[in-house]
Amino acid sequence: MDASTQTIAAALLGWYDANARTLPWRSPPGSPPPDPYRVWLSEVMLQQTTVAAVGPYFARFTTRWPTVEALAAADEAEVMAAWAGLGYYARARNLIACAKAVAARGGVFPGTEAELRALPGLGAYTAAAVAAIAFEQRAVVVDANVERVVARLFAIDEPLPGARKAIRARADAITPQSRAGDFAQAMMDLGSGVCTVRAPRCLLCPLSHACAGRAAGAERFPVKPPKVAKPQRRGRAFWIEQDGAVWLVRRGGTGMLAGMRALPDDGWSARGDGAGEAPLPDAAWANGGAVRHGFTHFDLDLQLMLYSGSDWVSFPPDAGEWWPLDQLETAGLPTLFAKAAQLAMAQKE
DNA sequence: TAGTCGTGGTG
DNA sequence: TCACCAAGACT
Repeated sequence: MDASTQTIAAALLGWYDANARTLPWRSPPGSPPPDPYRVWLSEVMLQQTTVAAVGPYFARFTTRWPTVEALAAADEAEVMAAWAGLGYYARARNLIACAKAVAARGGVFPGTEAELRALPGLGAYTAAAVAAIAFEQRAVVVDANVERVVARLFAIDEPLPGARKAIRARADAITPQSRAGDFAQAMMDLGSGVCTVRAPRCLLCPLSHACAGRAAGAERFPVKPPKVAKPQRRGRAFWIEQDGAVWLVRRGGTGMLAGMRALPDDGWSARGDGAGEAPLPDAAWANGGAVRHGFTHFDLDLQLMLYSGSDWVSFPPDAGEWWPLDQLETAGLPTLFAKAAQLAMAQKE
């Protein structure tokens, strides 16, 4: 490590000692690391998710399941329901699988990056983050914050994702031998509060003296590829109510909203042309309005259909459950269907 | 490698 | 209002 990279790490750690955010899953700078379970849980929740959104979920999960063994022993449907609203539900499925794998080895997380990387739901970033933060290993932690800070610090002109190799090499070069966990968290705090995507606060930055990108306008780094327009899809969802309860299904597979409770629908997630089939083709459906919802790679216009018949005691055609309307918030509906349910309930008055 | 996979905050 | 995007993983 040459003098300039040492200077960067020292300047950043000094800044972190004075400016670290206090977060429920974090230990103060320089203090013993937190419980690996809490580090792992927070890191998974924080994947592509803001600190503000994670807060209440982290509190509920750690209160309800204080250890990885408690989580491993939990009812899977309850875990999925507790994750409802946080998004990227494959994370919750992998969370359960990972908890079971760790419980099977005595409830002890492995302490090396390579072993962590082999667990379900831990990719390159999360394995490095847990190794560094919970086990004080030297690991090169690269998330979107680090990518942005490093791309600016070294004025990397190559567009993403091609620039990732160079960014990683640079991140490796400035990662210190000790306090790698604090260094990683410092980079993320810096990216979150100072070296922000838009309107970076270079005047407050402890690395501005070493930043090659600042002169050219830090905001133009990292260079990103042109974005593609999101397609518009249409679909229908079906509200079937009886005796103060609504019929809910559980979505299967590994695709969209898999494992989550939901309203029956016409298969919009597979074919978004709005021509899918209703669960009761001959029934009298009434128009219940529309819900618009944006997903990562398409926008959905979901038509809500209200069943107005009374001869559907023989329903349902497939597995599901009657869920009491006065406990609907405990069903763990993902946001799309929570919106649809709210729309249906609003029409009952 | 490029597509899939949620949601809510922000400027 | 709306485009952008966050402590990415998986296939």
